[in-house]
Amino acid sequence: MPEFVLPAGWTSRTLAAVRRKLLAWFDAHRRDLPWRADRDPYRIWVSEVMLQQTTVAAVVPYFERFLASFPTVAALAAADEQAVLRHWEGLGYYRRARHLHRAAKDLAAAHGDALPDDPAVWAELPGVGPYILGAVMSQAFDRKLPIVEANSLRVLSRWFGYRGDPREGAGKKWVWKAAAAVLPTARVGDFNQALMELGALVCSPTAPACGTCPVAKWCEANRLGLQAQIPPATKAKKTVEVREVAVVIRDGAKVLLCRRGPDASRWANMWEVPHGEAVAGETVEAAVRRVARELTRLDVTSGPELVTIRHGVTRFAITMTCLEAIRKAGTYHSDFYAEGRWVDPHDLKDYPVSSPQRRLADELTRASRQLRLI
DNA sequence: AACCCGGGGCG
DNA sequence: CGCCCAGGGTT
Repeated sequence: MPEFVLPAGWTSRTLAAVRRKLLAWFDAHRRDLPWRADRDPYRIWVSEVMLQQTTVAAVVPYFERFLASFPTVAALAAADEQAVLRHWEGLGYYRRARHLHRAAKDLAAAHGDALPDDPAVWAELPGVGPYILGAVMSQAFDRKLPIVEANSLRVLSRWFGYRGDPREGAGKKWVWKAAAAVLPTARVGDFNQALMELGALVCSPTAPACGTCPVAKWCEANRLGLQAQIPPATKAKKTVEVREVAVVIRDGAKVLLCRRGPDASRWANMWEVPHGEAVAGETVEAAVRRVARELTRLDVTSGPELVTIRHGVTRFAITMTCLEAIRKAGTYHSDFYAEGRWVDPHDLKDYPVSSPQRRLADELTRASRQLRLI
């Protein structure tokens, strides 16, 4: 695939005209979003992290709450990590929050509350890749750095009629070159946001509104009628089935949670096992029974809760047999492991989790109450 | 290059 | 139910 070159017939004046057109459209149609109120690099940074793989509508309330609790980078740096993670519950991709917190500590220690106008500093921060670097630098400091994300990728490849896959290999290079080539020398941040805003509001993945697009008359995909083919559809991801088991029997000690790989017969890993090392090759059921027996000194013969997880979608097939076994022991109760922490079933009622998890939580809570375990 | 991470919205 | 979303890190 060729490197980025302007289409035949384009001059620097054409490019300048298109830039003006897009910026004017942005001025008229930009959404009023909370992180667009000013050019505070901290607010912009937080918004960009939240917006990773997450829709604008989903982010807005989280952004408001987060900024109310952690209004400055110093406030975030001083916060407890569990407090930060609680503000993230329901957003997903929790590593983003940990990286953000860690990076805030680094920045606050080195620069206080005055975030540096220095790409080299930002590029070293955990969780800051090429996109967030360009986004923060251009929006907060008007530095001339490009951004490429799902929207601008679609806009640019349609605009210039790129026929390869701009997400991989040579296509990735091409789209970053294109994003850099179209940048104006002023209002860089606005221009980057205009590309994304156009992708979000007009140049949508399916059925783009080319009739109202401010740059349609310079768009190769529009001219050739190839909007549906550019960019090419993403390859379907293989569905991997994983079986997980979560059990804890608390008597001062916690036992837990292993995960089986696709072969569904062996332990893939153990996440936290203060008690109950799994023997290699031991089945889930056998190990949990053995550990439960050791802790309760009762003969626990029934199996554990089984949790089936498919890619991206979580489905549960639950048996409450282990809970019943615990009830027989009389003095124990169960906990549930969710989003990286141990959660008491009682607290799961208000825990922000997806609906399948919610059903599991409700079931556990109900069962626990009936069994007077709490 | 392939894979992992999460949850919601939408057709 | 399957695809998509203001990506980055790890292997």
